[in-house]
Amino acid sequence: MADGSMSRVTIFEVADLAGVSVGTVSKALNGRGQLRAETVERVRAAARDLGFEPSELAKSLLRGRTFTVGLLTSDSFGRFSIPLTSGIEDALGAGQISVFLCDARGDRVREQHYVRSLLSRRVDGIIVTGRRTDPRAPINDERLPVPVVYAYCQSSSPDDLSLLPDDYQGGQLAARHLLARGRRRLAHVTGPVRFAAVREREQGLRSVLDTAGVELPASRILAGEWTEAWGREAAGALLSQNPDVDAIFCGSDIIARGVADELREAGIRVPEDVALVGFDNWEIMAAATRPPLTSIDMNIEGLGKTAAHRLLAMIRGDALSGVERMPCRLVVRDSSGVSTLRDLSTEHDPSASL
Amino acid sequence: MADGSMSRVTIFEVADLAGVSVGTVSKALNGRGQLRAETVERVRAAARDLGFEPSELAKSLLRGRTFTVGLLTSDSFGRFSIPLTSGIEDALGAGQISVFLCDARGDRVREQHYVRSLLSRRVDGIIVTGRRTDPRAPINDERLPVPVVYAYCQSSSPDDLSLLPDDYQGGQLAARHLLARGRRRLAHVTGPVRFAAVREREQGLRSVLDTAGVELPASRILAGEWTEAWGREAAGALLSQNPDVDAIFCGSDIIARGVADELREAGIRVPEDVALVGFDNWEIMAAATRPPLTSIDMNIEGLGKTAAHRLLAMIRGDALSGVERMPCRLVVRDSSGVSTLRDLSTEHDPSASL
DNA sequence: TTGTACGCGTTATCAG
DNA sequence: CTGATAACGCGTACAA
Repeated sequence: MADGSMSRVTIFEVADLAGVSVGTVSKALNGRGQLRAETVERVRAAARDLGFEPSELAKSLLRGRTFTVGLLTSDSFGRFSIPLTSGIEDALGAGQISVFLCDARGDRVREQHYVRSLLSRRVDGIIVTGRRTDPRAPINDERLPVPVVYAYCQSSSPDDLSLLPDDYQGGQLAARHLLARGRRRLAHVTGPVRFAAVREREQGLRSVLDTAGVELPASRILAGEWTEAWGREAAGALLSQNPDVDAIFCGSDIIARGVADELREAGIRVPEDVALVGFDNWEIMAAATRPPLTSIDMNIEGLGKTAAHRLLAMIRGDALSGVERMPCRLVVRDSSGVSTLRDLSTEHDPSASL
Repeated sequence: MADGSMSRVTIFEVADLAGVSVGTVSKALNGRGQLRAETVERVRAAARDLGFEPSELAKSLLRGRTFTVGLLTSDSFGRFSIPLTSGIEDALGAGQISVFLCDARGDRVREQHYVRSLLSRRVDGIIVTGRRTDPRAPINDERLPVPVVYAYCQSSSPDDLSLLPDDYQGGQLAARHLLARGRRRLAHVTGPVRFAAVREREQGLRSVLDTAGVELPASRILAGEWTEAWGREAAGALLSQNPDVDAIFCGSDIIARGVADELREAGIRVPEDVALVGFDNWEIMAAATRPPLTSIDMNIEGLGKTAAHRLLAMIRGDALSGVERMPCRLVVRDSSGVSTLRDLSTEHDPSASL
């Protein structure tokens, strides 16, 4: 008998049909108060027949909370936005919280517009995401009435909470893995040094090599673009200037793909002659590389989930701030060869001896 | 003097500070009624100082419209979701409409849950997106109280409105382009035939070749996976069984990438010996292919924009239904060589002579 | 020109 | 056990 033509059915109509008052309907449907079982059943039947769906709008107005949050993608949608958004939406959706999507496309004005819009919709909190980890100006000049979390981007204000992958530790993972594979003459082909991630990954790499007493001359660090073409170019340069290199850690899987292609076409075997490790663990890219690429995974979906949980904690009243780094993990495929030593790469303690 | 600590400023507090009544505040801020200029200014100043932001919740409750829509990604987030979502969000955000993001991850139960959630939030409409164009069951058993548009997916109900790329026309574009380049011995390497898109692209290709009197034996149609590995395998098979092929139209850029790699490694020159056209125009993939890949662009962002506009029309009362196909366009790069004939590929008329 | 009161849909409180 | 009523924040007729 469900009409369905309009969900504009109100609690009054349910009350009428059930022959009770609105208060009774509310109690019956929400299990509050003491009601006769027969009454509850009658109300439920009426609600079902009418296709009654309580208005979250009215509830929100009353309770002062909307159970909605804003997702402000400040820097347009990139590849990382997919797992990040998935993680956030997953963690929030399970908790019955709806997500408002806002893409500011890197425009400050648009961003401010969205912040005001979200506040006017009375969101309980805001998650800001980006596609780089470098510090950025906060979305608010003054204190906002709701908590904010920065995910995969960093607010330049230390009062804000920012969640980032641990690029330093990711670089360490790669370094330990390659050392454990018996490699000693490493090279690093990476992206533009203006990226904080580029600098931190290199530092992580270097820290492990230093501890192990393995040298890494500056001539074996090549910084360029985030492209396959750069990977090919850098690999070519390495082959001619540092032909004794036995392992290459790349700043991204895209770069690694270019490196792999160049090596293969130059007759260098991967991983026999040169072991290869990428960064990002971009499945479609890592799997298509020949041979399949060992890579560092930033677990971005997990980072999104954590961001959601942190925001919920702040909504509950917790005062969180500062930068929180989420550990990367190593995903081993064929490009880094078989183990020649015990592989310590999964240990997180930077002081772990080799 | 903006406190900013709480946006919970109501119209009453503004009225108090300005020394007027709430009705006057409303009129002053919305420009309704006849108010003394001095009063308007005083109210505006009070609102500004208090950081007053009218509650959309209260407004929505009153006016019966929320200016929100639900974006139901039924089939999880894929690569196509990025431009699609961008287009939708762009077209809607400009119209001051907020978007609720819901990812059902291909789960029917979760999808139903989200539909109910969206209705309880009183969205004005729903856009359903997917990652394949094959017909799917509608999200509703009975009539919904709000309009629904299916974007990059098709509802199996003819009463619903579905927006799809014109894969048939896309196949025609590729065929005309290759013919215009002087190629006559074409091959087609594509994805699984269970995809409607695969069948339609092939039919488009075939229709143009038939019209031109160019043969396309079944042995030159190879259907497999959406992977580079399949592209390489298929290219290898083509080289041994149909070595005289002078052009390959691929069902996706990924496949085309595999084909290009295999050809190059076999010493076949692209485009001199074999011209190559992909599908999807996935920038990062097309640009990294050697040589850069000519491809068919489905203009998914435009499709998203159109979906948003259609939904708005339906919200305004228009009754739309059926399947609407959006034209693809050709993006020429190096892999298809230079023109040898006048290039008619951009013409949309299927009956255009060669 | 400005103030008052009602209604939007729901829940909670208190009276019956 | 159930019903009436206030309250949430806003816009808008209508009254002053």
